Amino acid sequence: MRSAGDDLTTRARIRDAALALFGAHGFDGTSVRAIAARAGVSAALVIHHYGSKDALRTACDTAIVDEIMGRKKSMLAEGDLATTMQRWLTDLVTFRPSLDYLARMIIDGGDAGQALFDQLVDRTEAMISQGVEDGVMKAPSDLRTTAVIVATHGLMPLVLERHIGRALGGLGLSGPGLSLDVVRRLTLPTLELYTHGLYADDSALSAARAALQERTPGP
Amino acid sequence: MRSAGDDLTTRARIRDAALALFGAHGFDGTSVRAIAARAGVSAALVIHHYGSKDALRTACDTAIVDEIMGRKKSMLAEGDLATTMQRWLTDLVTFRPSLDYLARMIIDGGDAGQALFDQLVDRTEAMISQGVEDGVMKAPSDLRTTAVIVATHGLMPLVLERHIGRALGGLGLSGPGLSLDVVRRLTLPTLELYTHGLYADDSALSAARAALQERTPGP
DNA sequence: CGGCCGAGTGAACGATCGTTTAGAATTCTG
DNA sequence: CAGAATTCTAAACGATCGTTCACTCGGCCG
Repeated sequence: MRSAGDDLTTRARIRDAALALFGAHGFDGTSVRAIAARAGVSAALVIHHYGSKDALRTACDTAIVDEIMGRKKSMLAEGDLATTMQRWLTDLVTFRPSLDYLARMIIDGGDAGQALFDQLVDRTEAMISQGVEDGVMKAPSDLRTTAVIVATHGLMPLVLERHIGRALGGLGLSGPGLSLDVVRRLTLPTLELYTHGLYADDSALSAARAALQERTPGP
Repeated sequence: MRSAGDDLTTRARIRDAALALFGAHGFDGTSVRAIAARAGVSAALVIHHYGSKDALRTACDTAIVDEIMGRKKSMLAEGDLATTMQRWLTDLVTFRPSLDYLARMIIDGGDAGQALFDQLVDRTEAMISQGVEDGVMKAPSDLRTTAVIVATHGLMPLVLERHIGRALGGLGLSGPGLSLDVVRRLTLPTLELYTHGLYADDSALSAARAALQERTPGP
């Protein structure tokens, strides 16, 4: 008899197969039989181990969340989220299933995806707060909203990886979507944007400020 | 007998029903019978009019693209894309089906979504070029990549609308996702970011520049 | 008026879906 | 070694899927 937490078993193979297929073709686009075939077992065994297809999805969710939060190896539980993502991006071939599944989890809007997004925003907000305190960042007029914007911007390479990869032409070694070249090419312009902005002056900003104030004239 | 271009017919009602359901539950999550029920017809009639479910999806794609590109009403065909989006955002309740479908079209990565994204990037690139020429924007070090970044940033409220709406707490009148309040709240911080950036100085930027140069020391 | 064609429907078909069941094979346990 | 528990499979079940078929109904044209 194997303990519940034991991995590298048939049970774990099924979960990994489900994770890869869910990430590649979506939940509805993946059949239990396809998962079973990829794991080299029968369809009935998949149900036997996880109870239902939905429960299997939940197992994949928690597995990914555990992996991204790194609860297993280190109890740091601190802002290592960015580090984890960075590590994933440098080894795109290995972690592509995880990245694809993660993107779909966020887009599908399930409970786990919501929790993940909210945590990401919270951490981003804390990061910006710390940056302002340390003097390396400017204080935004609306911290929460700015955190949402920065967080979503960070998710974009994940969610739209295929489009970005295609638009930047880098059909790299890791198939369609992001390649290491594309990630590298994104780095400088992104930092440029976050350092100098895009507009030459603040005329657009003050125009918008004026337009919004005239709509809500205040007490 | 009705002409092929005639709308407001049963055929158009079926397409609108499909558009709404595809946008709400996805292609795989929508059955032909559900579309038929929403349109008030039989499932067989849906197939009779469009040949297959896939062909119906294609019809929805072209309908949305026609609507967003505005080919019907005006032949301007110029940078009205931003105007269209702005008009949609001010009437979220009416255009929510279109917005939902559009978001799904882009993340699903079909041919129509690819074409749409590529056009968006091209127009963004042209817009930045013009902005630089007019002196209202700074010249980016990598125009194409910056266009991709700005374009994808603009798509984020569409793709992650539910997350953004939830994170900003504005459970408005138009259901979950974006509300007019949320859109308004996003305006100023976004322009702030595009005007002043987020970092207080260019230390992060120059550090990244140095790191990238040391990896590719040149010939 | 008679023939015809498109709109529209209800029933059914074959395929596939997630899941269940019965049982064989294997492993652990007393 | 006997027995219990676990792992795993083949087969089938009921539901639902997209699609087809046979058919009716109502205008239109010669």
